[in-house]
Amino acid sequence: MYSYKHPHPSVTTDIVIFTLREEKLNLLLIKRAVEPFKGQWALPGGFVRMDEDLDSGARRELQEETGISGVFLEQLYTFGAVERDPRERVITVAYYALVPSDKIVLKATTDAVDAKWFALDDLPPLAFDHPEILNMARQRLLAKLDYSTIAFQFMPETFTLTELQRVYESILQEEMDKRNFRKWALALEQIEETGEMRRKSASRPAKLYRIKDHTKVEILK
Amino acid sequence: MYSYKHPHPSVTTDIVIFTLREEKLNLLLIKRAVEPFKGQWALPGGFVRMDEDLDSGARRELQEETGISGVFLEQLYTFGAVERDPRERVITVAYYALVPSDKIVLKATTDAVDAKWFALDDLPPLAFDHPEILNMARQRLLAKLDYSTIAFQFMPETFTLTELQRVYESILQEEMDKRNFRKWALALEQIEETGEMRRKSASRPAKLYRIKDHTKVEILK
DNA sequence: TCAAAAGTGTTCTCTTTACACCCATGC
DNA sequence: GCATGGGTGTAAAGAGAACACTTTTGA
Repeated sequence: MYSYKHPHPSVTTDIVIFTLREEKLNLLLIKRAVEPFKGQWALPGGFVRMDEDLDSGARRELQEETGISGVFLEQLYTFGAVERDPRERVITVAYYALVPSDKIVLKATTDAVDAKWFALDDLPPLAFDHPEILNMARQRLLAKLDYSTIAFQFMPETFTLTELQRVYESILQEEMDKRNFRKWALALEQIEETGEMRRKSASRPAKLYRIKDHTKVEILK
Repeated sequence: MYSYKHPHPSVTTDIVIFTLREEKLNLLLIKRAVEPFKGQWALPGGFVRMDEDLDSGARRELQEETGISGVFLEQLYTFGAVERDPRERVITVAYYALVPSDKIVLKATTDAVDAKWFALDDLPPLAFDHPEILNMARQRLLAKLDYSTIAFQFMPETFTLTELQRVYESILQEEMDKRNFRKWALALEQIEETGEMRRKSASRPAKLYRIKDHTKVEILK
């Protein structure tokens, strides 16, 4: 038992994990095994341990519940409404993560948690205040598309310029001009040719590119 | 006594309070009365109560320690490094506030806390990881100047366009073109003439403006 | 030789920046 | 009447948007 003179809240991290599947934004959810909201879908997350930083806690939860590691992860916002958890006072530091399409296979974990990708336009009801958290994460992602290279975090090791364009188009839900897009993407100087080509079906092969520094999200202008 | 099966961290809010005094960005600091860092200056803040939201807690701290209320206050970031407080695990949800120049008089509080404004370029050493928190707050403020009307929060009830320009110039530390600035400020449609004039010294009187909706910080473009 | 996707520049429009003189007042 | 800060428009430059045809390959 741990005793304190004053009451303490619990602190958790919850993670909004985005990826792109079939040109649609997807979200990773976990089916809750216990009350409250038992059987409902929720954002992955868990308690922050006393010996780990917030970022480390979020990364650990991500790893434990999904097997995913080494991806873009950033603090989103901290949610602490008094009644957000019906059991006790729980303050959650929300994070969001972007998973490239070559890492989306979910490793079966020891916890045998039920984890699944959902298209954002076809979500089940979410537990707790998770709709609010998700909503803020979407806004953040949309905003960052405009002034950073965050979307590159969705790309696999190598990709073509058209594939990169499809990523932007599917997140923004609008078509973009091919020439302008390519001019813009190359001018960033964040990607480079691999020298390889992608041969697909009966058409002209496309140059493959890679991101120069996958860990860096550049802030533009 | 409050007992838990697992250890719980303490959760606090700390507030970076900015204002402008004599055309310089200022920061409100509190002299610590107890160990650790006794006698050193620190950001105002305190424990989150179990029956209040995070925002409410931050507002309450602001009110209690400085007498200031009704100002712009926004969550900044949550800091939770394991060793950030030498006593115990303390996770702090940092906020930042912007105080208009007609509200900067600090009310003597019952706590008789020692609170003082410091110019940002002449700060004393800060306790804990408060330099890091301050640094992030400065960056946020600078960034928001560019894409929002956040700087209007520094303005008193009524002000002239030149006064508004001086606010931008002193935060950005660069001179701006008078005609372009006025064109820009009026095009926002966030301010309106009061009909009054400011007569100051021996020169042409200036039109006074007020902010149409002081609670709203507009995101630009 | 046809279908399918890759690749490539120029013009126009709009936004942003640069710049200088007259006006109203108090002393 | 002069010193002080208030007030105003236009032109040039730069950034962003619109737009169509040729190339390479597999079948």
